[in-house]
Amino acid sequence: MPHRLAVLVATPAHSSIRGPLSYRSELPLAPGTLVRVPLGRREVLGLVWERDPAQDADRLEMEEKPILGALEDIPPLTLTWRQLVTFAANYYQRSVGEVALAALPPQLRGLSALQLARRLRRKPAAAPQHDAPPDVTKGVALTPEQALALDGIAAHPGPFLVYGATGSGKTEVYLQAVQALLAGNPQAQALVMVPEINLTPQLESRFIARFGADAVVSLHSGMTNPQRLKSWLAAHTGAARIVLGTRMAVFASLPALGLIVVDEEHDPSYKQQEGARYSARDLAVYRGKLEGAKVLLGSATPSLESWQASEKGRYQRLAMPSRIGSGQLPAVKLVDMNLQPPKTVFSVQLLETIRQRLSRGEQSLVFLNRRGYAPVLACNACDWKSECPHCSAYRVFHKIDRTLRCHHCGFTERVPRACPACGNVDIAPLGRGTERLEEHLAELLADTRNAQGEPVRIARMDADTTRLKGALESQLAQVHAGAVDVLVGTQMITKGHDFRRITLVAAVNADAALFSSDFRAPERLFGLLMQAAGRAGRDAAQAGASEMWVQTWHPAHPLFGALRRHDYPAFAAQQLKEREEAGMPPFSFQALVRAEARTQEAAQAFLNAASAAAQDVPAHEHVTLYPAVPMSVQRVANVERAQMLVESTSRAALQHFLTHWHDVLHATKEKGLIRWAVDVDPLAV
DNA sequence: AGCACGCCGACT
DNA sequence: GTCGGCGTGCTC
Repeated sequence: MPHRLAVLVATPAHSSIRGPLSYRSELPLAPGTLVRVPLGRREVLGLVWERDPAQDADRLEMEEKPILGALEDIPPLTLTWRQLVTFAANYYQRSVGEVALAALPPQLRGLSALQLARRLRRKPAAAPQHDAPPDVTKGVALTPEQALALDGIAAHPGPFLVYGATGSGKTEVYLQAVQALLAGNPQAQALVMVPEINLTPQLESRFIARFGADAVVSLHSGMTNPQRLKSWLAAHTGAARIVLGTRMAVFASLPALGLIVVDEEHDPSYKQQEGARYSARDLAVYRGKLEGAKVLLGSATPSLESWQASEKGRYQRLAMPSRIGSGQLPAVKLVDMNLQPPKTVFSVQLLETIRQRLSRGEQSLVFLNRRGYAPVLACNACDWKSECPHCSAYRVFHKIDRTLRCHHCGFTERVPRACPACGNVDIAPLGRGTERLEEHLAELLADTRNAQGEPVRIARMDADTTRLKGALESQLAQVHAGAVDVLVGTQMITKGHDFRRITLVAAVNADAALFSSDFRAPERLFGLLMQAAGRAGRDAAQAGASEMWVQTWHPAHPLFGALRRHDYPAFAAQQLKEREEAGMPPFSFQALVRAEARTQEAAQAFLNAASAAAQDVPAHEHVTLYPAVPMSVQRVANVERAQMLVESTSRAALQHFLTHWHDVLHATKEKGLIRWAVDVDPLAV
C-alpha cells in the first residue's frame, strides 16, 4: 500500500514553495532518509521530513509523484539534526528545504543511488600508515589555569566561555576536553570550529598528532566536492570522531556529538553573509542544548554578547589570564599624532624603534587595520576619481596588473593613461594601501642597515600577495626563517600565526573605528589590537623587550586606556554600559530587511509598504520599525539597494513578529523589485 | 535555483 | 523567414 511522505527539496527563499512537498512511496521511509524525487522536469535530491503529512487543502486534486529511489546506504539524518535545521530555518527566516539541503555536501545532489552505492562500497583506500603514531595516552603537563578550566568543564553542564589570553594555551584545553570525551565514550564525537580556512591546517596537524589521522576530518569550503563528501560521510557514519571546520561545519551530521568547540568565538566570520544568514556560534550553543553536548566558546576578547552571558551566569566563564612560559604581554605605547608634523605616516619615535629592532636582529610587524581600505585613483587636475560605472563605489587601484577593479561587482579595466574626464596625465593613487605603506617605509629605511649590515628586508602580506595557492604558507615560512626584517600587512597578519622573533607590533592607523557609525567597530578594534599585541614576544626570552605601538589622534580614548592595561573586562564593562544606555545589542535584538530593485525608489517603496502593513501583524507593538534607508553601498552591479532596521527588546517578540510578517513581505509587490531578504542578528547595521 | 514558455532583433 | 535575447512563472 502506498505511503505519502513530506519531502524537503532545495527551494530558494523566493520560490512560492514554503514547506515540504508530498510524494508517494511504496515503502514507509523513515524521516531523515535521503531520496531522489522528480521536481518539474528535473530529478533532485530530497530529504524525507515526515511520514504521512496532513494533506494540503488546496492541493487535493494534484497528483502526487512517486519517489524515484532512496539512498539506502546512507543512514537517515537524526532527529536532533532535523531539529537543528528546523530551528535555524525558523530563526533566520528561510525555508527548511533551503537550510537542510544547503547543509548537505553538494556532491550528494548530483549522485544517483547507484553511483553512491559504488562510492560507499569502495574500500577506504588502504589506510596510509602515518609517520608518527598518535600519542593519545601521552599526558601533556598542564598549567594550573588549564587544569582548573578542564575541571570546570568536567563539573558543569556549560555552555562555557573559555576566556584565555593569547598564548594561554586554549588549544591544549580543547585537545584535552576532546580527549576526555573520547576516552569516556567509545562512540562520542566532537566538533571543533575555527573562523577561517587559513586556520584549519595548523589545528588539523595538532589534532592528528594527538588523535591520529583516521579520527579527524575537516569540513570547509576550501575543499573539493569529493573531499567534502568523504569527510561528511565519515562523520555521518561515526567513523570520524572529530570534525574540524569553519562555520558550515555546525550543520555536520554527527550522530554521537558530545562536545562542540568554537575557537575565537568573537570572530565575525562565524556569521554567514549570504543565503541563510546564520550565526554558527549561536547555532553551536543551541545545538549543544539539543544534543546534550558541552559547548566551549573560546576567545581572548569575547564578543560582548558572550561576555554579557558569562556575566549573567548563562555561560560558565573559565578564565586563563596567564601566558605560558611566563612571556608577558607587550607594553603598549601610544603615539599622539597631534604632535607630529602634518601628513606623517610613520612617527619619528616609531621609526626609531623599528631601527632599534633592526640593529638587534629582531623582527617588526606593521599593520594597517582599516578594514577594506584600498587606494582609489584620482586626477590631480580635476575632481575625477575611479568610480565604478555600475556601483556607487570607487574602483581600487591594483598595482600588480595595473588595473582598476571594483570590489563589489568585479568590473575591471586597465588603468587609463590619462584622466578620462579632463585628459590630464597626472593621475595617482589617493590614500595608502599596504602597498604604498610598504613603499613609503622602504624609502624611510633606505639608509638603514639590519644587524647583518645588509639593506632592510621588507615584506608585504595582504589579500593581493597571498591570493595564489601556497603563497600564504611560503610567505609565513620566509618570516619564520628570518628572511624578513619588517613585515607590512593588513589585519590578516595578526591572526593565529606564531611569530617567535617579532618583538615589535605597530598599528599605524587605528582611529577609523573609534568614531565609526557601526556600533561594533570599537569592539572589533579592541579585539584586533589585543590579538596583534599577542603576536609580539611569544618567545619568553624576548618578551620583556616586546612592544605594541599604536599611532592615534585620540590617545585619551578609554579604549586605549584599557588596551594599555590589557584589561578586556574593563573595556567590556565600559562598552556594555554604553550599549545599555543606547538600547543596543545585547540589550536589544535586531533584524534587517534588505531590498534590491531597479531603482532606489522601488526598493524603498517595497520596504515602506511592508512597514505599513506591519500594523496588522501580531507582536508589532513590541517591535520598532525604522524608516527605509539606502544601504551604505547603495548600488551594486546596477542594482539599487535599501534596508530597514527592525528592533525589539525581546528576542521572542522579534521572532514572533518576523514569522508572521514574512507572509506580508511575500505578498508585497513592487514594480521593479528584484529580491529581498531578512538578516536576523545582523553584524553591521 | 533550474527550466520552461513567451514575445522582439540580426543572420544561415 | 528562423535563432536567440532574458523577462515572468512554476515546481508535490
